[in-house]
Amino acid sequence: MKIRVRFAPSPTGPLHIGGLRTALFNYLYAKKNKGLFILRIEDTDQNRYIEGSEVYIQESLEWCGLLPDEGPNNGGDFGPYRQSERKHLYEKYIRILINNGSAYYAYDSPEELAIAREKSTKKGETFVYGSHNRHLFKNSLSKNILDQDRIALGKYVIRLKVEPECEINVFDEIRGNIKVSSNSVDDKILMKADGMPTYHFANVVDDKLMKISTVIRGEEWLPSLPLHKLIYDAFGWKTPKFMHLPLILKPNGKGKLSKRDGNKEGYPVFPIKWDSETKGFRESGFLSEAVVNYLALLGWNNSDEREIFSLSELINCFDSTGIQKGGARFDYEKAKWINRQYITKTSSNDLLLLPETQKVLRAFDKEKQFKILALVKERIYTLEDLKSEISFVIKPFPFDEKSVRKLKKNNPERILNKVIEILKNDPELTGFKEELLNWASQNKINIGTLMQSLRLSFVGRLVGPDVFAICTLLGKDVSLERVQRLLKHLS
RNA sequence: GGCCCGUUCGUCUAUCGGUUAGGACGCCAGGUUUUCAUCCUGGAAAGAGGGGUUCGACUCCCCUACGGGCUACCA
Repeated sequence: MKIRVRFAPSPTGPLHIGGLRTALFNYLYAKKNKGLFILRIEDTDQNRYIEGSEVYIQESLEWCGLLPDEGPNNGGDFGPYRQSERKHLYEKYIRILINNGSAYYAYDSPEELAIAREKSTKKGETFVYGSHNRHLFKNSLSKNILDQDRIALGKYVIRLKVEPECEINVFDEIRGNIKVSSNSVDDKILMKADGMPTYHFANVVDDKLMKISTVIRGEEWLPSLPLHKLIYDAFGWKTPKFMHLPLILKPNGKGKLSKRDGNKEGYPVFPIKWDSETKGFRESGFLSEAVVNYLALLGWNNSDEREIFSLSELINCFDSTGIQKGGARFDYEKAKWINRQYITKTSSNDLLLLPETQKVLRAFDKEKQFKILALVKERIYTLEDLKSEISFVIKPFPFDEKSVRKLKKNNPERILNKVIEILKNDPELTGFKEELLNWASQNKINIGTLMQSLRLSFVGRLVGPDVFAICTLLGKDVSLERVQRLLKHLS
């Protein structure tokens, strides 16, 4: 059987990295098995629909190189790929369940249900709308209340009729067999009063119609797997395979990683920018390959001690048996470390093509951009670090006074004057390093003092890239100016 | 509360009954680079607890604890 998997997000806002990872695992599983990766937009909740979400999802997937083989943008033989455009199909299929007695009409208002639910919670019970109490509610199975008028008005929902006292056996590829009693499963709503299907119903129908072979989704769906099994059974359909991915948890504290965590703690939780409040990994200076790499390793491994995998390497060695069972805490430090590996191995030319790099370097001409980047690219974790790392090129830091005081004891004036002399006579800076070091050794000048004097002049502090490389980069005039500036500051 | 899932260094993980429990991030120390970073070497750091099964359990089973998810006419 052809492997077909789907990523099925809801357009209710920006996709966060948990969702992106679900997409990634779907993609890897599909490509590993020479199958197809399908994008389906689950927009059945009109109230939660947020404009722009679908475009955001597409862009995020594109950025990461996870291109769908079928989807709303590129079509396919099983469309439409937006659930809102598949209404007629759900209407057709719900008929089948009504007719074979697996589903029934219910007329309870949301308010009535809320009251019933509240009553149960007060008693310390979980409210279940099911075989034991459905006769107490307004539905087509409680013979005493049958309201044809409401059907005519369209004010009804359709519920699944769950038989009591059944053992439901489901199988998760990661966790194995799971047994649940049907008594703990509700008569879930399949069709809402607005004529739209609920997730559970649309999901089953679409996965069947789209010939999905394997459902790979987040662990939050595991509790509804028995319900889904019941729906497949009601149709007499064979279920696809299921894999429930462990969740991504907060770095510290309780619960799963949430959209809010990022803003609060200062790390991104979205692939790309959504609005001014929520920037993405991309805008934070991450390379998409690094994000993909990190996400793949969060909850999956291949008994391999490598840490760096390209997307094609991941496809190659992906094996679903390596998916972890427990949730994984998000670790921003590790994500940054992986990003650094990618920045280091990506050529300066390629890095310069990125808007995030250009944002920092656009003030310089092409040649200088290349030189600056080459000088600092192995010193940064994200492209965002570039800004602070190269700021001294434009303007040196204010002198670090502690370092200045320390240096002052070692008579730096003589060195600085010599540097000025050499710089003035060597406009091309061809022999600057050699001449200066020769002079130093002949005159028994401490090289530490020499280097510190230069660094302090050029950068303003005692940290930074190689001093002679900086000097070449700055050029004779600027270098001279900065040395004179320190000399003046010392006097 | 109920139902389901899970639990190896601080974090991500290897181990699929017999290992000095391995690697990576982070942390600490030393070395290279006369700075910092990189890089190299070394170090501290883990089987939640209790019962079984077994010649032998991190590994299999049970209980407890803890963690997570679900419990909507949301997905």
